[in-house]
Amino acid sequence: MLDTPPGAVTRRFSRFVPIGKPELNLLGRLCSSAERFEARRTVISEGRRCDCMYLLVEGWAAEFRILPNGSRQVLRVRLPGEVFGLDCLAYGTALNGVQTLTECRVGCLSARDYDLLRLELPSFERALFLMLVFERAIGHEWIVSLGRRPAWSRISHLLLEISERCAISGLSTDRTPFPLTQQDVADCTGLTMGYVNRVLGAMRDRGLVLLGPRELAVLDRDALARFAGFKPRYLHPAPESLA
Amino acid sequence: MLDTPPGAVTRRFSRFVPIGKPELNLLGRLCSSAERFEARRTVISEGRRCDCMYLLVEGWAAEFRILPNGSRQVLRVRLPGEVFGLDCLAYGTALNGVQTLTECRVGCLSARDYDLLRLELPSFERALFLMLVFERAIGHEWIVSLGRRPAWSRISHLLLEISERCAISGLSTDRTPFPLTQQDVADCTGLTMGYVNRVLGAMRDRGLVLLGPRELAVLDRDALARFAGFKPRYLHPAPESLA
DNA sequence: CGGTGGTTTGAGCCGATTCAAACCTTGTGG
DNA sequence: CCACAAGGTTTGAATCGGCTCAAACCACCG
Repeated sequence: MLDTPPGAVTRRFSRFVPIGKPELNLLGRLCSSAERFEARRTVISEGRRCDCMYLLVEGWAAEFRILPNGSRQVLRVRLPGEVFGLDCLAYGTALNGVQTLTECRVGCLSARDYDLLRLELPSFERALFLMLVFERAIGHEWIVSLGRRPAWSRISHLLLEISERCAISGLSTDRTPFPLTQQDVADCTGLTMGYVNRVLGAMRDRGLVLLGPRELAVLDRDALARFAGFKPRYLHPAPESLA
Repeated sequence: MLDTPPGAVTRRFSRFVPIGKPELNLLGRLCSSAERFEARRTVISEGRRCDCMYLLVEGWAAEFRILPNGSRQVLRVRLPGEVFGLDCLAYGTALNGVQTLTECRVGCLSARDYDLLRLELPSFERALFLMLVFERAIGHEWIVSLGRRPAWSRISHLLLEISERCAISGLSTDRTPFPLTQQDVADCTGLTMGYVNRVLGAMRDRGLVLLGPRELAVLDRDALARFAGFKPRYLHPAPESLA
């Protein structure tokens, strides 16, 4: 009944706080109670009452918002080991939807339990706090992309970010698993699927990237980074700052 | 040497954690050591080494990024009582610049002191944590605006957000102080100053808003909210969720 | 009175959108 | 093994929202 948490989960948390017995226990509990979702299923639907936070034990997911006119904006892509739905705890209702991109396993922690936990195991909230700070930097980069970068740069930047984050969390580097469809990429970058397709095509022709089915190959990382103004620093904490 | 902190500061923190003697002391200390800045001065410059976090005791500020081509993207507008530069603690260097919009008073807390403090007074980090969660919701709204809303909606949304936040933090409702220039609005919304001007002109002609010098009057809040798809819920926590 | 910082306006242009249709692939069932 | 969905990708032509750049304008301040 009590698994050891999968590598992705412990790896992620241990980037932020030291992981001892009690932390391992907690993560194990969260993981062993995880529910399974198929790909492209709704985990949280926007606006619904909800008072849990969630741990993505395995698989990829996307947080997004749907506008009245039907268009969709992805807010962030979630990789294994990440946490989501913190806003549910704070608002009591989900401000944005969450959808699986691949098959997933998702653990959940009720507001009640969370409140007990954070007193008993402060390092848990500390980890979440630091995650928030780092994820905010990613959010900033998205804002910059959406506000001030042309289509080419937006797309390059997204691909590089995801590829780098995969590398960090232990998934392979040059051939990254990539469950996003071109429509998803469009919804991340604030573009149209049609246009994304054209740009992606042009990038392929120039030997920059190759976006195969469920797989991404970054062929010329430097050129791409130049287009995008991509500097991976924001994905890497200064080790000394995490006391 | 030890002031009582100004209303804006305590009001803001007390939205998130109960404020007792020790908290009041801390905030007072932060405020009394505050440095004064004139309007339109750089407080933090992007990329510079930095290991403090800051408290905006008084005045307005903006966080932003500058791109290689010289264009600027504002990441968020800061009101009195808010905290910034948390990323400096985590990265050891500033990922984005911060600039005053009005005359300001800014208190600062070194990484050293912060680390001592958070063990001694956990409610402080708890408050920051909750602030992060709520500010993230604002960030999401910006992403949605930049990615999927047309110019009219972006501008309406920004104005309503700021007006509402002012109301919350105790500044008046229908005539909001508004130190942003049209260039600033453009840099928030990912548009051009010229275009912002046109839209603002059209809005004025239709009796929706009036953007005077350093002052904003929202004349037809409902119509504006309809354009923007503005739902202020995201600015208001569910009270029961903040135990 | 001239400066300075901010606003307004115009004409031409371009990046990205729209919408629809065709085209692949991959898995499913007959 | 073929046929047919179903989901995703590719393509085209017409259109438009928002950009560019430059110049004029305005109000406040010293």
